Amino acid sequence: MPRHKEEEKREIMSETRSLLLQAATEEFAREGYQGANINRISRNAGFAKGTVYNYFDSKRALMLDLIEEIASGHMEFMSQQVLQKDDPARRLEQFFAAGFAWVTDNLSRGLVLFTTLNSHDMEFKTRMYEAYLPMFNLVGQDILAAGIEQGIFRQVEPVSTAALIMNIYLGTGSQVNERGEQWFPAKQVSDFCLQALRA
Amino acid sequence: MPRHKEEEKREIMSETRSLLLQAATEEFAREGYQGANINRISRNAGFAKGTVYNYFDSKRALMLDLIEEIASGHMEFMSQQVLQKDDPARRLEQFFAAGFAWVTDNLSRGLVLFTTLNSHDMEFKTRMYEAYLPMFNLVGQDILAAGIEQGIFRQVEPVSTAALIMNIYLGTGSQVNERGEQWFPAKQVSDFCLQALRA
Amino acid sequence: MPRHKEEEKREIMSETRSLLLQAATEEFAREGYQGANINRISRNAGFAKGTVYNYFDSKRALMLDLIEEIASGHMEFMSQQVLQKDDPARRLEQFFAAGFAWVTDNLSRGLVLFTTLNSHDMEFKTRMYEAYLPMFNLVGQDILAAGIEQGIFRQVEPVSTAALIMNIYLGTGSQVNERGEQWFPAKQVSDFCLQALRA
Amino acid sequence: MPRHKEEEKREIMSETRSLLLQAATEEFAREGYQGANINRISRNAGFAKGTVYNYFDSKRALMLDLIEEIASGHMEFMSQQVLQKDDPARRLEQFFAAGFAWVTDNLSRGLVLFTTLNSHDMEFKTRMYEAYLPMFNLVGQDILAAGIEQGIFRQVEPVSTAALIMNIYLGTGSQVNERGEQWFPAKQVSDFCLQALRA
DNA sequence: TATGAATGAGAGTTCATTCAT
DNA sequence: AATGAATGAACTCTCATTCAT
Repeated sequence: MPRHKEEEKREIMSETRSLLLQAATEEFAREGYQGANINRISRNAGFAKGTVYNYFDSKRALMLDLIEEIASGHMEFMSQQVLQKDDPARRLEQFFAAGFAWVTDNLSRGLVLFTTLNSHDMEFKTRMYEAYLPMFNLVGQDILAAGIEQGIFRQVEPVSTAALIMNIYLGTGSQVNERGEQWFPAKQVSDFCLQALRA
Repeated sequence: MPRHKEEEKREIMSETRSLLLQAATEEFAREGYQGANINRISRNAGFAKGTVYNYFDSKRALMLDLIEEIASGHMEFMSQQVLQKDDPARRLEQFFAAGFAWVTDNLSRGLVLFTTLNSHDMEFKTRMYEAYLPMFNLVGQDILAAGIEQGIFRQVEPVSTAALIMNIYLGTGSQVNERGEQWFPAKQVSDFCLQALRA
Repeated sequence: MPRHKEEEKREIMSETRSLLLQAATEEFAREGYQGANINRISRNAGFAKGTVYNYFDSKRALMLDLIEEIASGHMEFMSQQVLQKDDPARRLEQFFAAGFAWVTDNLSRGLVLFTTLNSHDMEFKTRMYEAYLPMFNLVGQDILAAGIEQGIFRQVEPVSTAALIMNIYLGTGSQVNERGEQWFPAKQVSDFCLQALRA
Repeated sequence: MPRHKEEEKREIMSETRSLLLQAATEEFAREGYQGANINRISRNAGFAKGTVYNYFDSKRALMLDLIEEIASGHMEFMSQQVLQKDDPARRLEQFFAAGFAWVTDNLSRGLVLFTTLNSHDMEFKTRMYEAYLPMFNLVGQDILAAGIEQGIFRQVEPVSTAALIMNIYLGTGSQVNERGEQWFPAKQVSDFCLQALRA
């Protein structure tokens, strides 16, 4: 039962830890992992230099925890938004709309996500991909397979097509300026995909 | 005749520079810009520590030169491949086929390209985008506009659609393992786009 | 009461800084600014390599702080010594006597002073000259003008003569061996100047 | 007989060597010994990087040769100028007039002289002092002793007073801006000394 | 004699991490 | 739990010097 362990984690998730993760998000987003300065994170969170090390074993451990936190928040939001709709086509539109909105509303988290997926650090990439596995199911099952079954989408291979759509989301959603404005409208991208999938 | 000797020297000069750029490509691909070690580049190219600085003013200048070299080589190859075909649909297929093949054959160059486009360094990003501007024309004019005119593609807006297709190429093409094997078959991606564009 | 603890900390901070400045004085005196080795300063002060950078932004900033520290100490000592006397002639004697004694007692500081005034670094020179401006007033007003008014000295132009006397002090005072022994006796120099000034 | 050796030197003193010394003078004047760049000297002299090493064993040897060249030229000029006059007082005036003029006309040489005398490098200082020994005789014998004997000057100790006057020359003569304009007029300084020496 | 590519020791500086308080 | 002084490995960059041509 992982339940027990998770509760322990929640308890440890003190406000200090939360402030540190917040500051870390902004630092990693602005400077990248290698360029990030641990002492600056601590000070920007309102604490002294050494405080990060009371909560995280190392810079690397802090990054790994941050990856989990970002991915789980993103995942939860996306499932909740997508499953509000019943029609698979609407779900796909909602997938892009919610996905783009999340980036705009979570700009620093988004930057950490996108650059981690393009980083050279296999441990970070792997951790991020693992955390996003449920989203493959969301797209593959709850959108694509459902749409194919209902005859709305043509007979595409759900798994690899889900990967392609995820990839298109991550690629287009990352094109965002420092004020959170997207370069691609969500509608343009979802329409493109809907055209490609229409029966 | 000093002409002979001078040319020989120029060639040796060029060869050293070329070896350094080659080593730099691999280093930047493996470690990223920040993680790259200038002395290691020099040694991996077969020279002593300081030799890079006989050819490049700084780590940053080396990276900027490398960006130009990668982009121009990639651009040239892509134009040449795409324009071999006459039919716009075949050109789009060729665009992805050649693009994916280039990544496989230029693995380190590809990694530098993809991570630069996702980096936090505006100077690098800008330089890379500028170098890739001709590719927007290639996709927008020689593929999309041509296809629309011939009634093969539906009436999409060529500029933003070109950007979207470029984005899809860069997103999918970057999914490649360390042996150069693509996660997405080029055909799957070009078919997806052709479906989305069909009249 | 955190007051107590904070003051202790401040003191420790000050002591480290003071030790670093002390070591820097000796290093700059022995090697000159360019030849000085920042890591050696740190180690000679009893700390590890990087510790200087906890207290000074750069080698240059350290030098600038040192210039201020040396000049202000020297200035304070000279004013206090010279103004102990009332007679302008005695003040001039005291000026050289105290000035030479300060060099002997502050050998490294003196070397930094003299070589900075002869360096090629305009920022250092300017900073040093600015810090020594009050000494021009001391010589020009409290010694020369006072002596002319009292009829002890002939009618020389006080400003340029003050500059000349300052210059003679800096030139002769810098002739000192590594044990602090002056090549010129202070008395010889002050007598020379008194002869030149006598009415 | 050193005559033989000197002739050899003259022969070796090719135009290339002379051009290198000229460029070295300007480089050492502008940057100081430590800041000087050997390759820049070579290029500014119109040669390639390594050429200095065909004429001088090392940077240090180049500096030592330059010291000799500067001092001998300066010495020769000063003797010739001073001994044009017969009256000791006129000789002292001429000493400062010619000395200041030499600095103005040999700005870079002057800067090298002054900074070498204030450097931390005992080998350089010693070499410079040795080269200037004849000037002590010039001042001590041909000016001071002559003047004392003729009753023009009071009975000062010639050796240490010569040192003092030399020191005053070096101190005041070094106060010169980058266009060669002196901060002290030669007449002011020689008048000050003449007042101090008058019987 | 002149060249200039190559060398590699050494310097200033950064910063993740430790630990005594 | 929080602090921040201290550490020292690691990195970029400089440049005196060598040497094959």
